[in-house]
Amino acid sequence: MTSAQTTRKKRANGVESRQRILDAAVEIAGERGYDGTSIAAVSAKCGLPASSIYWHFKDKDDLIAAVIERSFEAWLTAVELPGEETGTPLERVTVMAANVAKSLVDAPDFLRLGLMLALERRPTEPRGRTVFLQVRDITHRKIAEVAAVLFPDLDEAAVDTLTTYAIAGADGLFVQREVKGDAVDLVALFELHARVVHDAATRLAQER
Amino acid sequence: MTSAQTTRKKRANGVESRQRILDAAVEIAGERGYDGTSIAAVSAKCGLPASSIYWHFKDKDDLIAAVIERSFEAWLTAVELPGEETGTPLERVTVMAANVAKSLVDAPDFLRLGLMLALERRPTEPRGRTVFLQVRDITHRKIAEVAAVLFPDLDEAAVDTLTTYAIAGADGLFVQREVKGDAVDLVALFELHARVVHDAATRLAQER
Amino acid sequence: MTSAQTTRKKRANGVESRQRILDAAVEIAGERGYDGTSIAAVSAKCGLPASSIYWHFKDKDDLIAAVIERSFEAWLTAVELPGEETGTPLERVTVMAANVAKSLVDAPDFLRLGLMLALERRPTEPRGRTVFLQVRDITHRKIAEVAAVLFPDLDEAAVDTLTTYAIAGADGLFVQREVKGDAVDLVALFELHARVVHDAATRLAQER
Amino acid sequence: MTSAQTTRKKRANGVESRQRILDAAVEIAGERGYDGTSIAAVSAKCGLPASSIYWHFKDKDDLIAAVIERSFEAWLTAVELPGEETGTPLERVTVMAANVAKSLVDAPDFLRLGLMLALERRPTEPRGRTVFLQVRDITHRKIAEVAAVLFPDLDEAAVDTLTTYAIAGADGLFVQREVKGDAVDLVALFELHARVVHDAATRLAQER
DNA sequence: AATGAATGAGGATTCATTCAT
DNA sequence: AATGAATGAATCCTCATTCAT
Repeated sequence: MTSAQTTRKKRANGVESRQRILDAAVEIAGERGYDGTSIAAVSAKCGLPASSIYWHFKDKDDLIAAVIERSFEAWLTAVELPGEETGTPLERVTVMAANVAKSLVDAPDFLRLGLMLALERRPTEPRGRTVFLQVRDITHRKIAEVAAVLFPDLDEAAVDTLTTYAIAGADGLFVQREVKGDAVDLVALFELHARVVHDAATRLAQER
Repeated sequence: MTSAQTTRKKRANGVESRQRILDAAVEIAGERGYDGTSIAAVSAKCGLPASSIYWHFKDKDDLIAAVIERSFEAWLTAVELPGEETGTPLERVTVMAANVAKSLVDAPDFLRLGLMLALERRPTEPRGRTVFLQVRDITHRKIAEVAAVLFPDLDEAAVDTLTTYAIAGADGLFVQREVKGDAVDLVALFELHARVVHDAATRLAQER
Repeated sequence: MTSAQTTRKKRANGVESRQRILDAAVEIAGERGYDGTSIAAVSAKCGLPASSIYWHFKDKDDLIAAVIERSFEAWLTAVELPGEETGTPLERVTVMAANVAKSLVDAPDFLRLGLMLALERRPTEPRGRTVFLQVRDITHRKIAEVAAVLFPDLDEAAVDTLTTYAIAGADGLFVQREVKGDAVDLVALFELHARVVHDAATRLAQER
Repeated sequence: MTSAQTTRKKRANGVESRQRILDAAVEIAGERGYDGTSIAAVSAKCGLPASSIYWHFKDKDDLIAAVIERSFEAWLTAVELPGEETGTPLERVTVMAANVAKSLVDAPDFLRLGLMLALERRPTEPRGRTVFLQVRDITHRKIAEVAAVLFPDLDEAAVDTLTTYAIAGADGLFVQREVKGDAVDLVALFELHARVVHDAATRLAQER
């Protein structure tokens, strides 16, 4: 009973509150975008008063940015990219694609919100958008590195084009699945995408 | 040209007012999405008071839906799909892709707004979203018809998969261009997409 | 065919339009009161555009006043007050009460709207309220005249008090019926009211 | 009385603010009814911004309902119904009537607003109306209990009829006073009403 | 670490009314 | 006799944010 304060759950637990807020915010922002996410709605969903949200986050912009950051990390975890692979390039590309497909089915909030933010064009850009584009750029570079290893005959420009195309396909297929729901077999489509990108890489290498 | 026409001005011209409102609305909604589009902003941009907008459109939902309808038609016109084609399937696919790419560069509002609406998941779906998904479905079917002609060896399911993949690539590449701006050569990437889709069709045909 | 314009129903028939507007307005105003009655709602219910309402009526105030006038006349007709009656005072009072009760069940709009207007206390009094209070005052006087005949022993002040009380009872019973619906047998209650008022008159006469 | 109390002022005093809002709202709603009561007017009268009103009340409906609740309680207090009575039934009925009359002169807002709400017939009934009808029903039952004691010869139906008639008279006389102002001696009329109701009770008892 | 209360700006929409035709 | 279009003021209500406690 001496350490009552410590034991007495619920009172003053900053970390947990922050998580509750973020949990509510991902859900809402992932469904309605930046403008559609009101602090009041987040407050209602997480049970904490609006003013408490402002204790944890500077402003709405800050909250959404944190949402993007956290959901990106959650997504990264879900992708479970295996260290160094073995096998033919096609095999490796296919495995990677399957992993990504699965991660997008399991944790779609990150990309859904990210794409909504990315498409918007407002005078003062939300920090969440900047963050999304940054992690996306990093992802682009990582993929390009792998591509450069898998297809050593491609020059830098070709690798970049290929990466851009690969990501575009992923985004587009994700949208299809978001729109059409479970009717779309995202894993199968990503497998097709992998094969097709692989062939394109091979062709581009030969053309050079 | 009579003095009457000169004198009235400003009083009662329903059709033109409707156009002015829609012009303003596409621009704003195409940049900021559903929630980001305020009636006040549309009013400011088109010069008519907010209450006049409500004479022409039942509510915001109705306005956005009309925006989608009109911008879809504008985009359709911009695609200028050529009547009877000649040439190999690859050539034909490539020409079509180039046309679409150009139309998306020239009239990006339709797809940008459409994708924003499509990604949202709100309890009461905006009618604009429904409309977008409908015209998109129609587009899907039209493309599938052409694909069935170009690649007669494909069964219905394969044609559908191919079409889905083709549209996904278009969406994804469009997003890339929206995000990275003129640095992305959309026409070139669509040319690559055309070839990739063509090869995918060929392989899908062989697998059967 | 020469008198085509005259025969060709529907085009330009001022009287009928006016009636249509009033029909719609009684219904709405009788249900929602002055503030609750919007020109748009009346327009929607009668099928004529709002601007047409302003062709027939100067403004909303004018419309509501006209509603009161017309519904008062309709009510007057419904009361079918018989010329000169025979019978004992009690019999005559009872018959009159029954007639009023029936008329209020059949045409409640007049009194419902009238009472709503009467209870309101706004800085600039609606003309409809003035009109209602006027016709009510006239009614009061007419009843007082009859009362003076039926109960000749009452002095003027007593007749006035009795009339006030009689009307108050009518209003109050009407409210009860409006609130509780058909569960309230208005005719029976008015019969009780008649008898009770009759006895009160008798007593007042004796006290003098 | 500490300096703290002096210094804060204005910041955070929920209970008092709520009262101020209600004070303003009774006054306005009691004069203009539901539709005639604008949040802006209440805000102007109580000094708090409109948005603050929404911190204390969910919406206008909620505010008006609270107004009814509070003004009913205020009225109940004003009636000062005396505990144990002595005297003949007539004496007791007369005393009660006088009390009610005085309370209605002193605190007319409750009944004025209540009757306005009661007379309205809108598709979605305001909660305030429901509340008014409820407290009114409770009042009805309380009066019926007293009536059953005062006039033990009456059966249940007769007591109900008598109560309905008593309340109707009160309502109607109140309307008369509202319409004609101080010219109407409400206390005197309620005295008459008391005698009339008493006699009616006697007659109803004999008829059985 | 948290929150009850407050607030000005802005949200969508409806209002009564006008006017050129 | 009637109406399509327009309009400024007002409607209810939500917004993001602040601040004293």
